[in-house]
Amino acid sequence: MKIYNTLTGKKEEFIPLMPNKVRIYACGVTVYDYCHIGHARSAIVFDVIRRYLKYRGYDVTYVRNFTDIDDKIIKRANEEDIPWNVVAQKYTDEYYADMDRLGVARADIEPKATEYINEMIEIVKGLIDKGFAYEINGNVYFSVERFKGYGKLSKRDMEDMMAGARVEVDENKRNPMDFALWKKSKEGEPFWESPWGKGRPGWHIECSAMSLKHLGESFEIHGGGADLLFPHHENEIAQSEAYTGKPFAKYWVHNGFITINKEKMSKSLGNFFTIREVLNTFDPEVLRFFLLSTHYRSPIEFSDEQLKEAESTLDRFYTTLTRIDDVIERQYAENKEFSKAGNEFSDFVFSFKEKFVSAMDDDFNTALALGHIFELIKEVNRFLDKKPAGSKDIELLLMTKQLLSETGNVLNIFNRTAHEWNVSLMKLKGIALTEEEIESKIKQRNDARQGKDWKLADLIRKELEEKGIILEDKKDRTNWKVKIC
RNA sequence: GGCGGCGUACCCAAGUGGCAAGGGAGAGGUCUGCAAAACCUUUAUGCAGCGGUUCAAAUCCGCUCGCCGCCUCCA
Repeated sequence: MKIYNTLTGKKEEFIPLMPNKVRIYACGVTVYDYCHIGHARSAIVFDVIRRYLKYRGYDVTYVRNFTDIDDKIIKRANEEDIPWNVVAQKYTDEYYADMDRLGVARADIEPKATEYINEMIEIVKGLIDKGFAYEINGNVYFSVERFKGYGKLSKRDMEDMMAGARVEVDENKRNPMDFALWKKSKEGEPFWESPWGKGRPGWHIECSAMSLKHLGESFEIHGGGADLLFPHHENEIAQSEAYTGKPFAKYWVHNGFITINKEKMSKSLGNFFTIREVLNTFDPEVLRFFLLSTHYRSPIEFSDEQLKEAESTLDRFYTTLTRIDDVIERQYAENKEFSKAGNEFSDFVFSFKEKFVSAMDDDFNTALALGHIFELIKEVNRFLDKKPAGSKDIELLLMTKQLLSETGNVLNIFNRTAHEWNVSLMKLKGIALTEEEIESKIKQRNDARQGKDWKLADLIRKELEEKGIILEDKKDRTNWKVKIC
C-alpha cells in the first residue's frame, strides 16, 4: 500500500511503526459556525482512509479533535451575547448532525481542546525548560530558531519566510515567526490558571497535547486540509518534536480544496456552501459520491451541474441493482454450469476485488476504484441483457451484489436499496405523490394495457412523468423511479 | 518575491515509460404496443505549446503559455 507523504513529497510504501497497528490523527473543526462542504470533504476523506485501513485488516485508532476555544468562538459569543461554551456546544451538535447525514462515522476518540488544558500547560512548561519557548508578559512563545527542522513540512526556509513575512507585528516576539503557545487572556475573555497567569492555549498546542495523550509520541498518520499545512502542522511538528525529542507523525496526508469558479472556497471569500444548504436539494449520498469521484489531493470544482451528474451516476447504480434483484427473485432452474454469458461475466466478477484493492492501495485512489465499480456495473448489465437463468448464473449475480456491497461499505456509499434511494429523491424533489398513489396509477394503467387501451395507458404514463415519476414496464411488473433531470 | 500544484474528448475524471479506465451530455441503432432502462456503434492517431532523452513518452528532462494554492484565520 502506498501513501503520498507531504513530508517527503513522495508516494511511499506504507509501513506502520508497529506491525498491523495504525494510529491516525486528523484535525477536526473549530466549532463556531455551520460546516461547509470543504469540511465535509476533509471529514469524508479521512473517514474513507480509516474505513479502508480497517478493511485491509489494520487495527486502527482514529482521533479527530474539536477546537472548542479560540478567537473566532469568543467573537461569535460576543456577537450573540451568549457564553463561549454554548457557542462551542451548539456547533459541535450541528457538526454531528451534518456528518451523520454524510455517513461520516465518529472517530474512536474525539477530544476537545478545553479538556486538555493541563496537558497543554505541561508541554509548554517542558518547552520553556528545554529552552524552546519563552514567556513575556503572560504570553508564551515558541522560538522557531531553536528548532532545527522548522519548515521541513511546508518546504520553506526561515530566510524566505522572514523576507515575505506577513505575520502580525507583535513586539513581544523575539522573532516574527515565533508563535503563541499560551496567550494571556484579555479582560472578559475566558481563561485558565497557569504558571504564567490567567490565559488560554494557542491554537497549535492542543493537537500536540491530544495526539501525545491518545496516540503517543510517534504515530503513523496525521492529516487535515491542505490549508493546515502551514502554519498549523508545521508548528505542531516543532512543538511535539522539541518536547519529546522523537519524530512526530510518520505520514502527513493533506486533502485538496473545493473550488468555486476555480477559486478556493473559503469563509473569507464568502464563496462557500454549507453542508445543509447542499443537502436541501441533493441526497447526502450524492455529495459523498461526488467528493470521492476525484482523488483526495486534487482540487474539486463544485457546481450544481457536477452534483447533477453525480446524481445521474448514482441513479445508474441503483437502477442496475433493481435489475439484478428482478432476476434473482425469479424462479430459476438448477444448473451446474455457467451459461456462455456467465462464463464471460465471471472473469469480471472474479477479478473485481483485486482491482478495487489495487486502486485503493495506490494512495486511496477512490476515483479509480469507482471507475472499476462502474465497469462492473456495465458488465453486469451486459450479462443481464443476455437473460441469465440457471442457478449457477444466479450465484454470479449474488456474488456481484456482495462485491458491490463490500466495496460500497469501504466508501460508505451504495448501501441502500433502490427503493430507499427513490423515496429520498421523491422528498428532495418535492414530488406531489405518495407511493400508494403511484402504485394505484400503475394498476389503472396496467388494466388499460390489458384491454389494449394504449391511449389511456400513455396518458397515465405522461401524467406521472410530468410529476417526475418514470415508469419502466417489465415482463411481469411495472417499476417506477424518480426522473433525474 | 519564495515555495508548491495543475492543464487528458463537448463536460467531469482515472492513468506517472509499452495499444488513452469510468461517468455525464450528443448522434445513430437494438429492444419495446409506445416508453424507460440496458446494451451496441459513434465522439482524443490524441493528453496546453515547442524542443529533447528513449526501441517506446500523456507519463522523464528543458523552455514557453495559461490557471490555481500556500507564505495571514482557514478543511
